[in-house]
Amino acid sequence: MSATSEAVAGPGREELFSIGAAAAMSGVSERALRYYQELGLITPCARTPGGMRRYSEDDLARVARIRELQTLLGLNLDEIAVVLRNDDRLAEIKAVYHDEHTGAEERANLAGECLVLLEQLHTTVQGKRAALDTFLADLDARIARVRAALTPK
Amino acid sequence: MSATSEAVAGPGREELFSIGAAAAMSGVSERALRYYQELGLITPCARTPGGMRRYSEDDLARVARIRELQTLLGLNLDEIAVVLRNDDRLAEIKAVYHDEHTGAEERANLAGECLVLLEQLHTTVQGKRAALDTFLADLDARIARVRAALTPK
DNA sequence: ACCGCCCTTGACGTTAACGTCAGGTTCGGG
DNA sequence: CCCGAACCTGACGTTAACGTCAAGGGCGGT
Repeated sequence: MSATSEAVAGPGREELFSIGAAAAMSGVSERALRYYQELGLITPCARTPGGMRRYSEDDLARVARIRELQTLLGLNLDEIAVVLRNDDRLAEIKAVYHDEHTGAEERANLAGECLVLLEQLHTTVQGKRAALDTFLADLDARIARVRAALTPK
Repeated sequence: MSATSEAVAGPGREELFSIGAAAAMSGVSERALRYYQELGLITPCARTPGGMRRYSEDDLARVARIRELQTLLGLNLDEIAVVLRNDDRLAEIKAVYHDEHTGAEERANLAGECLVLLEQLHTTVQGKRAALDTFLADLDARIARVRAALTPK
């Protein structure tokens, strides 16, 4: 009756990828994926009985996150590890927060912790953005001057 | 009559710095300064008769530029070399442009070349800024949601 | 059952951007 | 003139982030 060999209930039909596919999709090398794992940045959500890595969509998103933090913020992998740990903590908080038997007071505490973590990251990014804006403004000014020189009248 | 040992005419009293002073002022190591020179990124504006490097304010500004391109844009030193060559070309153009006997047509050409160089850099920076803005917007959204959860009524 | 391809771990190699050390030289204050 | 601090030029070491290669093991199609 089922097109797949799986018979588990629910609409969550999660497709898993080999390391080769994951590397191709995320745009990093297989070696990089294994290296990230060595550093504890990602762990493939599963392994085949034979021991081969299987990556989920969430895993791929995490890899994308790593690349983003690398290229956009210029963080090294150790710093990225910290950010990812915060991400994980945030997800954990989210789960507990929405749990039935979580008191109102505890919810406030959890949300407060979230704010700390998020605003911490926000601050560093904000700083980077400000510096970049200054840089860009200077560049714009120079361009404007040259433009003015080109069309004086 | 002069407070300094120099008697050259003009208001341009340029102070020069040893590599130790230059390193301290620019916040990079002496080794880095020598390394940048190996790669042709900077050349101290002068040497003492004995062969010791002397850095001018302009040299320091160039070092600051290097650091900015490194930390802000994440460029490697080879890419920075390209940007610096463009900077030099722009300065050269500026000099020729303001020269007495430079024709109007040639001035237009020079200004045109400036625009190409500047806008090229502008594009890459703009892209970076856009990506960073997206990142920051997502972060802001998350923060806003948590804030809303904290003060529902 | 077999074959070819993809995957595994382990180990060593590579590149960029410096750090560090050795052995000699220069500078400036007394 | 002398001395200690700072500087010079090699040359080799270091770290991060992978690349690459070797020797085996799993996996899917026939």
